[in-house]
Amino acid sequence: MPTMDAAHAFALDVTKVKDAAGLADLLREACALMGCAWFALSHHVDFLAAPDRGVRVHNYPEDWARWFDERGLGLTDPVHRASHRSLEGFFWRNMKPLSGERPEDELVLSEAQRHGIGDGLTIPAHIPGEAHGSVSFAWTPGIAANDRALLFARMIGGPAFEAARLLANPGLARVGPRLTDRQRECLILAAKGNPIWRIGRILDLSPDTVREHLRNARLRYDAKGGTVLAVRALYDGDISFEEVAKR
Amino acid sequence: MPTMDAAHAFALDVTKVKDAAGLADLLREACALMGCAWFALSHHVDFLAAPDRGVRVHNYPEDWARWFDERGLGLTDPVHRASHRSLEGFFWRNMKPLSGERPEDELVLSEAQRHGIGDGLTIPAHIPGEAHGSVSFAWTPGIAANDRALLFARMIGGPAFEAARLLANPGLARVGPRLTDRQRECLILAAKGNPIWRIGRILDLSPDTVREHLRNARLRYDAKGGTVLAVRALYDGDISFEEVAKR
DNA sequence: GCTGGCACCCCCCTATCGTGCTATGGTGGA
DNA sequence: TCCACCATAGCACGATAGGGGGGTGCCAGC
Repeated sequence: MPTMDAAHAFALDVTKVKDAAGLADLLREACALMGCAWFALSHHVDFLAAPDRGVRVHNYPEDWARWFDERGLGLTDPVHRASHRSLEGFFWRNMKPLSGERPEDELVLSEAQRHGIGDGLTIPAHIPGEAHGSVSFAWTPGIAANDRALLFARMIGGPAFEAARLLANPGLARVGPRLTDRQRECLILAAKGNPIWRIGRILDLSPDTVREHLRNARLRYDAKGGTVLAVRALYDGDISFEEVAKR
Repeated sequence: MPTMDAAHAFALDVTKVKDAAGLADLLREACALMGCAWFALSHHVDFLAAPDRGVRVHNYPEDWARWFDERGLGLTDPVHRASHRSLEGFFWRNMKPLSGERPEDELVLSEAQRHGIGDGLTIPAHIPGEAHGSVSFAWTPGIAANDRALLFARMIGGPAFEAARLLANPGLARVGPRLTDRQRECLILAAKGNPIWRIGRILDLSPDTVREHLRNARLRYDAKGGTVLAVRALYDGDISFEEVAKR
C-alpha cells in the first residue's frame, strides 16, 4: 500500500543512492507498493540527438526501449510531450488534451500495449534552464492506474528525479555541452541584447575576442545563429532564465 | 492531520474552483491541516515588471506583501530564487545551497520574521517556456515545518498551481503579451535559425511582411533584438521549447 | 463614419552579425 | 615533449537584421 510513511522513507533513501542501480532498486520497490509493473525515470534529452547526457532508469522490456530509441521518441513521444505541458502529474488516459494529437501517437501507444505496457501515470520534472524529464509508472494492460498511486508518485517523483539529476552530474547537476566560463559570460550578455562591442567593454575584452567566444559557443551547440544558440543553451541549462533576465 | 485522503479531496476540489477566492479557501484549509499560519501561491512575474499577468493568492499580512512588492522581490527573493533551482520542494531552512547567498537575503528573512513569518516550505512550479511560480506554506516563528507537511504539500502543490494557471488564463493557460498567430509563426521559425527570406518562403509571405511581424513582436516585448525576443517569448510562454526544437 | 488592430506588401539604409583565416601565450594532460 | 584546449586578438567580406519610411484591405467596436 502506498502510504505517506513509505513516501517519506523513499525520500530519505533516495538521497543516499550511489548509482543508477540503487535508484532502480528504490523505484522497483515503489512500483511494487503501487502494484504497477513498469517504472521509467528519464531525462528528455533527444533535443540535439544528445549523446549521453542525463540519466535513464527503467525496467521496460528491452524490445520496447529499443523500438523507442530507434525512432528517437525522446521529444515526440506523446507522454513526454504532455509532460512538457503539465506540472501536476497525469494519467496517460487523460493526456490527449495536454499533448494535442499527432498521427504517430496511435502507433506509439499500440506498440507499447503490444509490449505489455497499458495505462500509466507520469510526473513531469522541469527546472528552468535545466534538463527536463519525467518519472512514469505503468501497469499491464487491463489494470488502470489509480488516484492513490498518483498521489504517491507526486510525493516521490521529485526526490527521485532530483537524485537522478545528481547522479547525472555530481558537480552542479547541470546537463549539456557546458560552455567555458568566458563563453557563458559572453552568451549571457548577448542574450540580454547587448551588441558585441558593448559586451567587449563590459568584460574588458576586444570585440573580436567576444565574437570568437560566441563563435565557439555556436560551434558546440551546432547553432547557426545567436538566437538558436541562446535557446539551446537555455534548454540545456548552460544559462538560465534568471541570468538572462534583464535587471 | 495531513493525509493522502485529504490530499485527494483537495485535488478534486481544486479542479472546481471558480475564482481566486475559492482557491484561497482551499489553501487555507490545507494550511489548517498542516498547522501552518501562512500560505502563498504565486507566479513569479516580476521578470519584465509585469503588469497583471499571473495569479497570486496568499494570506500574508498586508504589510509584508506591500514591503515585498515595493522592492520588486518577485525574482530576487531568496525563496523564489531557490525554487528556480529545485523541483522537489524544500524547507526554507535548507535553501541556502540552492539559491546562493546574497547580501539582501538576510534583510528579507529578518523582515519576514518581523511580520510573523518564520520557517516554511516551498513547492516550485515550472513548465518549460511558461510562467514560473511556487506554492509556499509558512509557520509562525518558533514552529518548524515538518516532513509530513512537505509530503502533503508535494501532493497538493501541483494541482493548486495548475488551478491558478487556469484562473490566470482560462483559454490556454498562457501568460504574456500574446503575439498574433502570424507573429508567433514567424518567431518560431526565426528562433529555429531560419533567415527571414526562408521564413517568407515557408509561410508563403514576402520577406518584408515577415520582417514586419517580427518587428511588431519585438515592439510588444520591448525587445531590442531577435535573441531577446525569443528568450522573452519563451519565458512568457508565447512559444515553447518544443516548438522551437529543431526537428 | 471613424478608429484601431491585424495581415499584407514595398522601398531604403546602415549597424551588426556570421564566418573564414591567422596567430600568440598559457595550461594541463598523455 | 607534444598535443589539445582555452583565452586573447586581429582582419576582411558578405549576409542579415533592424529601423525608418510608405502603402492596401479587412473587420470589429464605438
